[in-house]
Amino acid sequence: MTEAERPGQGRRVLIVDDEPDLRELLSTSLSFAGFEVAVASNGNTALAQVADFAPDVVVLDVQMPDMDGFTVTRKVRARGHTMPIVFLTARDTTDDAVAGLTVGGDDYVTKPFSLAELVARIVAVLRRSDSTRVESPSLQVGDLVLDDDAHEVTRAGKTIDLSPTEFTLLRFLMENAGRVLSKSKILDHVWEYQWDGDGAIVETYMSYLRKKIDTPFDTPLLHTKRGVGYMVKDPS
Amino acid sequence: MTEAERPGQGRRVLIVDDEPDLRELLSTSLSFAGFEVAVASNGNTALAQVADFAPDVVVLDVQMPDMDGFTVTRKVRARGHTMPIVFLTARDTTDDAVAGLTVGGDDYVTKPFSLAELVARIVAVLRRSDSTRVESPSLQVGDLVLDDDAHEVTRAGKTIDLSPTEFTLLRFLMENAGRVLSKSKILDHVWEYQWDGDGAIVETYMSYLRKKIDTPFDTPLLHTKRGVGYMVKDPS
DNA sequence: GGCGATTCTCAGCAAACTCTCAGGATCAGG
DNA sequence: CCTGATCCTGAGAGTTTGCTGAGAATCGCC
Repeated sequence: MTEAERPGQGRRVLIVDDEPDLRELLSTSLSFAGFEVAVASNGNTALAQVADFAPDVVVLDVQMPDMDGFTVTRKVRARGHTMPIVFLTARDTTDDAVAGLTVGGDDYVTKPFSLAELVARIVAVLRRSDSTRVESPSLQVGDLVLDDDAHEVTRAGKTIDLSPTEFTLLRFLMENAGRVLSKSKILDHVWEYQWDGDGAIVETYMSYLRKKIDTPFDTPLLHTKRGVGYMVKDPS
Repeated sequence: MTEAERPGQGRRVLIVDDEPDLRELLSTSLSFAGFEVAVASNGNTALAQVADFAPDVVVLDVQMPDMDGFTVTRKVRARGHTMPIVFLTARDTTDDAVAGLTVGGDDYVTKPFSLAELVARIVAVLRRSDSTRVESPSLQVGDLVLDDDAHEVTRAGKTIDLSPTEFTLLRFLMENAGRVLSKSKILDHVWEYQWDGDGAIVETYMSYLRKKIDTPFDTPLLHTKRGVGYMVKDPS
């Protein structure tokens, strides 16, 4: 397996959340992304795990019954741990509350989020926190280039404007270039978890992407495998 | 027997289903595919078997009377087991019930399915869950190459477009290259189980395949053994 | 508040796909 | 060479799948 397919290869992540279902979802998908995973269901366990497991990054739900994310963060920092933290916040969390959280290399994601987006954020804070790990932040398929840091896509040198969803979808396809992805797999990764729509939305967005990425150029990069799914593929 | 002919060689699979007939069918055909097989008819037995038998992969029916597949999955994961799971779902299952099944290394197959398709999915999740097992994902017979990831077939470097059924049929033939397969055996593996049509459909699809794979080229790879069945064979 | 961008649903259309059938070709055995 | 069995293949009906434009609802930003 290549690096792009297992973006968390060799990295340790601690998941802190009181909801069993969400913990389970994150654990499964981050494991598969190549991370070594530990979980904690409350603040005290989290503090113990930070010391024992020595994670490279923490995913922390800020709304927990016994000890909120602010308190956990303060205690973690007070003990001298400096690893980045990705906070999970409710959509209605106020801006200044979030601003107070995300100092330094930290980041946050609002619930409900898409798995592809969360993994991308985790990988991003890891890259920023570790200057020794100079890893190309851009994906490339043929003459199509996606730069994650700049959040920019170009084809044949020409900048292409994408909406947030289009960008996440394209990144997921490019991370899996040369492999067919079913509509349900795309839904599960690119759309918010527990999304209850059907695959029609994926068809619509593939149509949007094609109009921007394939139609203005000679060689199509996006391919439909009827009855199976979609794929981006290097033409050579 | 070669690796390609026994795709499950040395791997352990646990089958969890409450329907005795389906359990029997799966047990038989996965054994034949080279898997070591254990079965369970309900959730509790399944949990015990996961611990005792230590399967590399689980095939799990999501609709069971005592404990549904999601509950079984949660309990399995809660105990720290990370092996991939292939879920069996009814075709009319609402989309939100299926949502989230394809995160991580898991996959799902809708009932009724074809055995060849199920085995292919099982092999695929196993390959992706185990990065140490660097195994070629493509089958090759002469200059004919079938790439399972890209769901793509080429002959002499030229891409050949196949429908889903044509693809499954060709893969089944190529997995058994050099061996004659009877029409009824092909029906049993490539078409949905309990298919009630006769072998005429196989003749039709062999004709489709020939038109795409043999007719445009010099050397025929698909051969008819009159009164016995069909075979694909390396010309050399 | 207003306006454009974005997200999502939906329905009509086009194309692909599956399967049946029947006439014709081919083969094996006598 | 005859004959029945087997297989091949083209035509076509019925179904499924995917594409796309239109429009409603929402979001974000001035």
